[in-house]
This record gives sequence, structure tokens and C-alpha cells, in this order.
Amino acid sequence: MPKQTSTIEPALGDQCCASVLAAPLDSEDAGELAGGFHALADPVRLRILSILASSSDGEVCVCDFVGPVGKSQPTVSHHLKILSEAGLVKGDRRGRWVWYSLNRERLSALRAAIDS
Amino acid sequence: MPKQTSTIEPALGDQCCASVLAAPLDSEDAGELAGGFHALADPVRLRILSILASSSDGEVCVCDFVGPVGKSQPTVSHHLKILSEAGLVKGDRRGRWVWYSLNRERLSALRAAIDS
DNA sequence: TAGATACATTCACTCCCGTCAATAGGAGGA
DNA sequence: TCCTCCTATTGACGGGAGTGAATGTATCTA
Repeated sequence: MPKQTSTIEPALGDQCCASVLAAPLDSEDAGELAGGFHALADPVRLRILSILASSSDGEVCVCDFVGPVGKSQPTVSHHLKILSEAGLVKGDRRGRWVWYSLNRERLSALRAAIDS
Repeated sequence: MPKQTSTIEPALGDQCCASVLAAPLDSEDAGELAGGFHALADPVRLRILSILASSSDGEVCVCDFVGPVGKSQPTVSHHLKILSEAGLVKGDRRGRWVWYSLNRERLSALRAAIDS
């Protein structure tokens, strides 16, 4: 331990969401946040999110991801499941098709976690 | 393809950073962003970042991570290397010790990528 | 110079992730 | 009911990530 020790400040008290920049994270919050960022840590999933965000009506059906993303249908479905389990998107079945939409609140929570 | 097709809007023109929510990402930008989020997708690395952000002088030496993080010194060093390669932290050797500090600009860029 | 200290690297291990072919499930149409 | 279409799941493969013991490297001290 060097003489020039750097002190760690105490937690900032209650707040809506865990933040990386506010106070040292406990293991539980760190794991929860890491799960969210893990869902963002893949180019295919980021492209899925960007396609969703750019769609005029906020909804895109699975078949419309396959072409632009350039992956097989099972692979796209796999990534949609990961995004769904992370709370970033949600699917809505209408007849034969499943329409996915973005959960912007969840995305905002992740953004807030790395906000100063 | 369902009859209710959802149109994809064109890119928003030049801007400082790639954004998930602005226009469909190309593969290159998606890969770059995914790399950044991958660095955030681990609880140990998030705790390292939070300890850095909470330090009074903005610098923490490696030996001061090992205890709070609860991992071995090689493991902490491994994660610091990943964070460093992702541009999120940078190390500064002073004598025997290496002081790490946060790159808040890089963090802001990742935050902006999921900003509306 | 020799020893001690702080950090990085190597190596081996285990486990998880992304991918696609094959298959299953679910809904509409004939 | 049978067929077709859209989506999800399963299984298998290869590659990469997290971990720590052992070792290497750099720096300070005596």
C-alpha cells in the first residue's frame, strides 16, 4: 500500500438505480448491471436495437431483422431472447408474426448507471 | 413478410459518435460499440470503475483494488488490462506503483450511444 | 548487488457464448 | 384435417472469457 492512499467515499444514500459512478457497487448491483451491459455487448444485438429504434412505428417483426442483420433466423431468435430476458425488448405475437418493440426505460436505466 | 411493413428511416447524417438509437448501425460501428459494452459487462470491472469514480483524488493503485474486489492480483490485473484496452481507464506508473484513473470521455461516448 | 515489493504475463482449466442445421411449436389458409 | 408459413428450441461445434498458481519484470531499499 503506497503512502499516498486514496480514500473511498461513502455511499450517496438512496437513489433510484445503481450507478457505477456514484459509490462503490456491491456485488449484487454489479452483477445486475453487468447482465444488462452484457446484452449490449454484441454487434448483432446492437444492430437489432438500432433497427428497432429507427423503425417508423416502433415495432419490427422477426422476419424483418434476418435480412439486415445478416444472420440465420435461429440466431436472430436467440439474440432476441437474450435482449428480451435483459428487459431491453419485448415481443408481441399477432397471428403468425411476433412484433418486437424497444423498452426505452430499461435502456435509460443502463445509461443512468454510467452517468455522472 | 407481413403486410404491415415497418419502414426503416435513413441515417441522420454526420454526428460525433455512433448511436444505437439514431439510425441503423453498420457492422463496423456495431462492433466498436459492442467492444465498449463488453468491457462493462462484468461485475468485477464495474466494481473497479465504481471504486475509481468514488476515489477522492481520482486515482487508485492496483493494490487497493484487490481487497475490495475480492479477486486475486492476477485477475484484477487482467480486468484492468481489458478496461485499459477498451479506453475506459489508463494507468500511470510512478515508482513501484501503477495508478489507474477513469477516462470519463470514453464512458460518456458509450452513454451517448444509448441516449435518445 | 542482493533482496523485497508491486504489477504484469503465462499457462491451464472450466465454463459460457455465438452460430447454424435440424426440428418442434403455433397460427392461418385451403 | 392437412398444408404452409413464421418463430422458437434443441443439439453440437469452435472459440473466447474469467480465474488463479506459478513465473517474469520493473522498481525501490539496504
